[in-house]
Amino acid sequence: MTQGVIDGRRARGDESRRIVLAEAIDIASIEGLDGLSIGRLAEAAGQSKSGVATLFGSKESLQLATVAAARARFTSTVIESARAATPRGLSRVVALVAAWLDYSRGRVFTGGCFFAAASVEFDSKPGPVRDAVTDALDTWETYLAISLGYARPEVPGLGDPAQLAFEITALLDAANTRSLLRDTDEPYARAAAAVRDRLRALGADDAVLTPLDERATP
Amino acid sequence: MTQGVIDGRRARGDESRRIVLAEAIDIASIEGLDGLSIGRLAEAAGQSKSGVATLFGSKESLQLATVAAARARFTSTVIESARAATPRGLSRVVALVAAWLDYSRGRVFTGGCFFAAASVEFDSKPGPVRDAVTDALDTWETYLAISLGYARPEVPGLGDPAQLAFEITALLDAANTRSLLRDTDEPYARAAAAVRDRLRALGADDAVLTPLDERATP
DNA sequence: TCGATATACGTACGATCGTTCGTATTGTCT
DNA sequence: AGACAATACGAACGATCGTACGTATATCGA
Repeated sequence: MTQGVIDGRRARGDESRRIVLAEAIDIASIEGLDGLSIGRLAEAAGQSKSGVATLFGSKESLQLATVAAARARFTSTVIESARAATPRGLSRVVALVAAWLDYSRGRVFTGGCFFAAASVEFDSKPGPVRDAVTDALDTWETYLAISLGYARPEVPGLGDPAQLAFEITALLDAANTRSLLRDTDEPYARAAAAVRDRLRALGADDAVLTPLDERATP
Repeated sequence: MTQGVIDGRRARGDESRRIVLAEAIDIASIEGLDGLSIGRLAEAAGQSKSGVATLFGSKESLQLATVAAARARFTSTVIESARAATPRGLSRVVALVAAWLDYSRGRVFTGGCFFAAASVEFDSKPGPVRDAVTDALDTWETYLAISLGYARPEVPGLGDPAQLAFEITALLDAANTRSLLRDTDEPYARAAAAVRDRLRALGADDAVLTPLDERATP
């Protein structure tokens, strides 16, 4: 998880980093990766400020480690759980969208989707942090597009999977932000309905879309 | 524009505020409304730090004035220009979407759409600033929904205008962020194509959709 | 066993933050 | 004309920022 930050670690340090990063991703999902300060993070993790600084070397390294930790949590929460529960094809696409909606609505990160926040914060700030965030988003969107490709036999009207993946992630991100802004679950229902209707219009079988039906009318 | 910040101002102070806010909205679109510091803003505007502080009273008041200034620029750039150029109906909806895409791609704010950045930055930070940002977004999304309602005769398949407005703004915001992240115009073409195809599927006339066609294949 | 390495801490550095105070200047209202 | 309010500035406040240094402790490899 923190591999590559400095190099081979002792077990004690890895455990400390794990504890600190668990706090860091929640703070950063609210305050942003720049708003995440070493002093405040140390206080939240019950360690000294200089101790946290030593563990990560620099603020940028801390930010990169935080992105990596958030990525691991996202991958296991959304991607791996959907992949484990469904075979390739439309059902997995539906499971991915449903898992993402649950991940955001369930506030797996206190401040909503970590990457929705980080990508907007760093989209105009070139550097290693932006690259790491972009890479994580690319991986997610590409995985969704590939999963859509596998679903092609069940979605006869499917054109470019990358185009549809763009549209779906756009709807998911919008649901996340609007839900946080207005403190309501309604945007999740709108996003679920939009994805469901879109897939249905492309010829998908209604029965496979039921997980989205449930989330479209909560 | 800065009305309500403190109260009745002299002409000289209003001019100073105007100059400072012109810098503030560009800085905030990159660094965020929290990353916008009074000292740096004063330097960019060629004034003293204490002078800027006096003009706005507090950082939060400065943030609120910055939101108001950005809102005015957005309204004149997107809403008023589309409203002036088109009558009620589908053509105005198309003009609004096209104007928004041009507004984002043309970097009317240096760091891309100001409100896309501010809404994500403050979606987990309750307070007057979040309320001001939410109010601006509500106004925009409501105006788009109402405009869609006027277009109903030309879009026979139209269901809930608010639902379609949610989907369209989701696509626009996604195009903005992804374009900034990857430094490419491709996301604008994806968003334009998505809106065009969506309206076409609902029965809109192809001829009215040509402004989106142009932006879908740049 | 012994040197090397990685934690952790306290402390301190210069820089910048938002804010306040005093003061001079300018403009407006009675 | 005179009282008042709004600019604009320099200076300074305490607080916090990221970082660096010294030091003690614990762990690992040679």
